[in-house]
Amino acid sequence: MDTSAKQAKNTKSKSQNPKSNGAFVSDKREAILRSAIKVFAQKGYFNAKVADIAGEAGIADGTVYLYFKSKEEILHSVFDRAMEEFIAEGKREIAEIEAADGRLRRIAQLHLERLGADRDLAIVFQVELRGSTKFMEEFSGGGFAEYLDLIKTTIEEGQKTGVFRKDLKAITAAKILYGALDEMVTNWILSKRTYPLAPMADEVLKVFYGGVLK
Amino acid sequence: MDTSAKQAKNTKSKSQNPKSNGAFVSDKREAILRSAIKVFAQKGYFNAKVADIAGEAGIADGTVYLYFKSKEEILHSVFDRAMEEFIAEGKREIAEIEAADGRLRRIAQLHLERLGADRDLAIVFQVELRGSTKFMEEFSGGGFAEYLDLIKTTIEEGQKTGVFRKDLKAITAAKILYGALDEMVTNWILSKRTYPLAPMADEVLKVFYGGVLK
Amino acid sequence: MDTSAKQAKNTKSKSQNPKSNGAFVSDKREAILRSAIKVFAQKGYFNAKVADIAGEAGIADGTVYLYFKSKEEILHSVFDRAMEEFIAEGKREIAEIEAADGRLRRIAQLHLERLGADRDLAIVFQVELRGSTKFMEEFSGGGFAEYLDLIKTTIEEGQKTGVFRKDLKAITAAKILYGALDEMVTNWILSKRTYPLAPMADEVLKVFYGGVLK
Amino acid sequence: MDTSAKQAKNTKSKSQNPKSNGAFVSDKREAILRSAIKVFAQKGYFNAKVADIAGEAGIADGTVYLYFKSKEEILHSVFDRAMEEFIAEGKREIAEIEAADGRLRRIAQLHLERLGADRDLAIVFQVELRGSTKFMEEFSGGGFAEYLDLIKTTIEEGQKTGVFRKDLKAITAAKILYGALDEMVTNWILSKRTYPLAPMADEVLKVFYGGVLK
DNA sequence: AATGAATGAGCATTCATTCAT
DNA sequence: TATGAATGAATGCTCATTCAT
Repeated sequence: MDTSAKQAKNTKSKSQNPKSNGAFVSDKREAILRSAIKVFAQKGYFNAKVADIAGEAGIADGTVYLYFKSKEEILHSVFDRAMEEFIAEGKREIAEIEAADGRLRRIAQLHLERLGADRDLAIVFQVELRGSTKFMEEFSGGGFAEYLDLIKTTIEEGQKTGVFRKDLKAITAAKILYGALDEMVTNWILSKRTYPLAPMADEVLKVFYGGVLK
Repeated sequence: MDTSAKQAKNTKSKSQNPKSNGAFVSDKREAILRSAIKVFAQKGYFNAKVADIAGEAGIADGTVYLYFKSKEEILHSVFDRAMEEFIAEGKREIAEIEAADGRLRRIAQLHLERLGADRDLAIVFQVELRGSTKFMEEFSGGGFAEYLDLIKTTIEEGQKTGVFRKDLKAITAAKILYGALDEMVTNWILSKRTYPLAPMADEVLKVFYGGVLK
Repeated sequence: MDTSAKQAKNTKSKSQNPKSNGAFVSDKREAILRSAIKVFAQKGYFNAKVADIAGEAGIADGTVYLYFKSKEEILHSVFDRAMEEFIAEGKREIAEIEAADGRLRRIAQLHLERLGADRDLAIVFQVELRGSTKFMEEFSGGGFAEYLDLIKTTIEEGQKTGVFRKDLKAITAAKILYGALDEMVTNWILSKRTYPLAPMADEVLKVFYGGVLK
Repeated sequence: MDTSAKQAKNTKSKSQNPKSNGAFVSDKREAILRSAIKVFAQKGYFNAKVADIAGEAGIADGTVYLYFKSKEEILHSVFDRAMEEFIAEGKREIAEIEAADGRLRRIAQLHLERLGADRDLAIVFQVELRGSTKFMEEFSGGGFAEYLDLIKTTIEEGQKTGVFRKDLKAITAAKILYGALDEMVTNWILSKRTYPLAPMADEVLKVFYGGVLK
């Protein structure tokens, strides 16, 4: 929804209705972002050359800089856009669910469905975004904190309505759930065997909800 | 405990050190590793210069290459050494504990105690080691798999002895526990406030053992 | 006197300008040249971007190339146009003066009046035009040589009519006068204090005519 | 006389007496400076590549940065070193001369002798150092001002002792002389014919001292 | 073993110029 | 004529690694 000024100009002079033929908002910007995800996933952020991204997107090197200020900004944009959709979809979906445990289940499922559907994006999220402490810190204070908060709030609601135990710190429980899901993704990425990621959500919840003790 | 520059000078007149031949590796190799952890933690692997590491260790740039083949090998060594100790200590400690749930608790505690005691090492583990898919893959096949297996085996034992539910896949439960602990460490690293990490182990186990449902 | 941006807008509805066909060159060409002088003066030729010039002139980047073949050609045109006027005005003015010493005085005055009236142009002349040996050489063979010749010829006339000493090489004397005037301009440009440049002509001539010896 | 820290270290580890075999202070630094003068003279500062300088000096590109922080610093160093020697030699020489007019003559001769002996250096001085307003300003405030002051002071002395007219502003006269000499150098550089530059000093002084009027 | 000067491959970014509209 | 998005060649500088001493 947020489009840069440059991009806005672009679409203006191209087509009065930019969305007339499908869901596009700026061919090039979009293409660069997609290429970047692919290249970052393959080579890692530091080993990826801007020329690789441009090449993958089928444009000239310099064109990248008409849409992004720097290589780093591309990485940020990849994250920002994905995180934004991620959270928006999460909120939208859980709004339709009544019970807190059902909501949490949906969040977990969405988490794995989403990343399971785009392996490259998942790699960038799991691996590359952690490649620098600096980025992690910004990450931590940005969309990530919001996401963790969504989980925490849902747990608190469950504690109020009595579905969840009240002797647990909601924030810690939220981190545990997030960490567990995150680990599922990481393992899935690194696994040689390809298996569907989404079903792991129920496995995780079985433990998270019921515990491992008999 | 901090030896860096002074230690380097000492080794110049090396034969004074009674442990210089055999059992003891090399003061300098150790110093380089320690410096690397510090520098990698501060700047990140890719932004860290070999000269930074050498400088921190109080030796000449070229000397680094007498002990390590490349910058990458330093990172590997950091991991290998830490992981080795990590696992060895884990096995040693749990050998003395009878019940599986107690064992698992000890593992979790050790995990957080260890990383909580060396913030720089924790940063390198949580952040830098994930900076490249390639490394993660090697990681996954190496010490990490062994560590995860230690957890898995312990859970399986618990399932045999009846402490843990049998309707859970041990490997999945192991990943969940690992992921939860891992997330505690990551949050601790990124947190502005400094709080003790080790106590979080019990928080995690409270959920992992009992679940969040009422 | 400053037209730049506004003028450019005017030309959009071009046919309103009665002089648009024929005798008058082009508003836009003029605007570009003026903008170039300003930008070259501010940033220097090499650091000036064609986009800067276009922006200053209120036109699109590409439009510049409808009037000039290259960035270098703009610099040449700046020089050519100014030098042409410079010499033409010089010749016109001295034609009305009888005595050689009076003529030379007028040339010197015009030199400083002209550059003193347009600081940006002066900067381009003093500083930028010398930024490349290649340009200097072309410069030397072009308008500059003609200008120097104007001075030399005037001196020779003075030697014939007996106002000037005959034991001096006219060309050398011409260079000396030119160099002295040139230095006045350079100093004026670099000076923090702003003082009128033109009056320096008489100062220079006092020395040039009478010498410094008592 | 002023050598950088790096250079100092260099010579220390190489030879206890760096001047033992001739007048060298740091082979490499010196070689780079010499190459830079040559390359700047040929191509101009902006068109000169650091690789050109390195190639000309017979060293690797990166080595340049062991002795200079940047390409710009090389240009500054070229100027600083030359100007320093220039002024020092000027002061030394005139100290031995009694009369102000004799002193001034020696300064003028030295000016042209020096630049006439090193055409490349002369080109850099006349052409490249003026390539940027910014540099000119620094130049103006640095060695150049000192040089101009040397001339001015000498003229003032001449006015006190009665050799020079007192109705002239010394600073203006100084600029005139400098400008005249400067122009001789510029013309000499641009001239196709190669003639000795130094003798022009007397030509200039003939006019500067006696004036052109009969 | 230790040094640190020297190497040179590698790369993000800029910007003059082009060209489809 | 005018536009400005797209191009892609060009380059200063960094830094892991080597090697003569």
